[in-house]
Amino acid sequence: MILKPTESELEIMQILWECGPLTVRKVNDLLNQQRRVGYTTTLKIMQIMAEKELLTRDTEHRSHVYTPTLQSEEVQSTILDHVLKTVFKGSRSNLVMQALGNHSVAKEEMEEIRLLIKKMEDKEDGIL
Amino acid sequence: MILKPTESELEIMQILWECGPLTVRKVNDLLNQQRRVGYTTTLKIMQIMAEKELLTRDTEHRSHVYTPTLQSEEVQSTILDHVLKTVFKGSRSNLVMQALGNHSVAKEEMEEIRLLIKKMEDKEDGIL
DNA sequence: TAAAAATTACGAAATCTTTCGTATGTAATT
DNA sequence: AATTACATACGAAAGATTTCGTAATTTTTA
Repeated sequence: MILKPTESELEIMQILWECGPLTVRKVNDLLNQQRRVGYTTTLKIMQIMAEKELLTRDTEHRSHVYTPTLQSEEVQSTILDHVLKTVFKGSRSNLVMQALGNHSVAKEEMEEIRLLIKKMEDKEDGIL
Repeated sequence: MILKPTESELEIMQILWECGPLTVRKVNDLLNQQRRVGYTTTLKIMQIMAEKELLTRDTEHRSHVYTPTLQSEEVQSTILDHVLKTVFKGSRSNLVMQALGNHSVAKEEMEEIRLLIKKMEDKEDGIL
C-alpha cells in the first residue's frame, strides 16, 4: 500500500472488514452507530476510496456493493510501520514495550505472544 | 495529552527530544537533513506548537529556545492508544503480534521484551 | 555608521480532508 | 401514471494543516 488511509477511510475499512461487502447505505447506518454522519458524506468518501483503489465496487445492481481491496493485516502493518518510523525512531522493541507496559492483556493473549517470541528466539538465535 | 500532534509537529518533537532545547534555526537545519522545508514554515509550526503548549519557549534572547512540554513516552503512549483503538479494534495482543510477526528484533531487545512479559505474567497471573 | 544578515510576527495562499446540498435518474408505492 | 423513496454523481463549502512571502526589528559585518 502506497498511501496511508485517512481517519475516515480507516473507519469505513474497519466496517467493511468486520461486516463483509456492503452498500453505502449499510456502511452509513453502521457508521451512525458510532457518530452522526450524512449519507452523501459516506458515499463521497467511498467513491474516493474506489478511485484510490482502496475499495472495489460491484455496479451490477442499483446499489453498488463495496469490498476492501486490502486485508486488514496489510493496512495494520503499513500503519504500524509508519508509527514505528515516526514515533519510535524505528525501534520495534520500544514500540512493543510501550504497547505492553502498564497495560493488562488477557492471559491467553499473553500466552500467544510469549509463544511467538519463543519461536522467534529459537529461529533467529543470536541474529539481528 | 488531549490532542494528537500532527505529522509536522511530531517531526519537530522528535528532533527536540533527540537534541535537547533548540532554536528554530537549529530545528530547521536538522529538519532539512530529512526533507526540504523553509525556515518560516518551521517557525510557524513551532509558534503554533507553543500556542498549543506542546512546546515552551525561552524568549530571553533574540533567538528563542524551544523545549517540548511532553516526554516522548507520553506522546508515544497517546499515539499508540489511538492506533490501538482505530486500527486494532482495541486488541493489544493483535497489535503486539503484528509488531513482532515476521520482523527481526535484536536479541537483547527481544530478551528485554521476554522479561517484561514474564514479569507481567507473574504479577497478573490469570487476571485480565 | 551603513549595509547585510538573521530573527520574529503575521497573514494568506496552497493543499488535503471532510462535509453536505443539489441534480439526476431509477425503482417502489399508491 | 403520478408520487414518493432511494441511489449515484458532482461540485463546492468548511475545516485542518502546511507552506511561505513580507514587514518590522535587532544584531552582525564591512
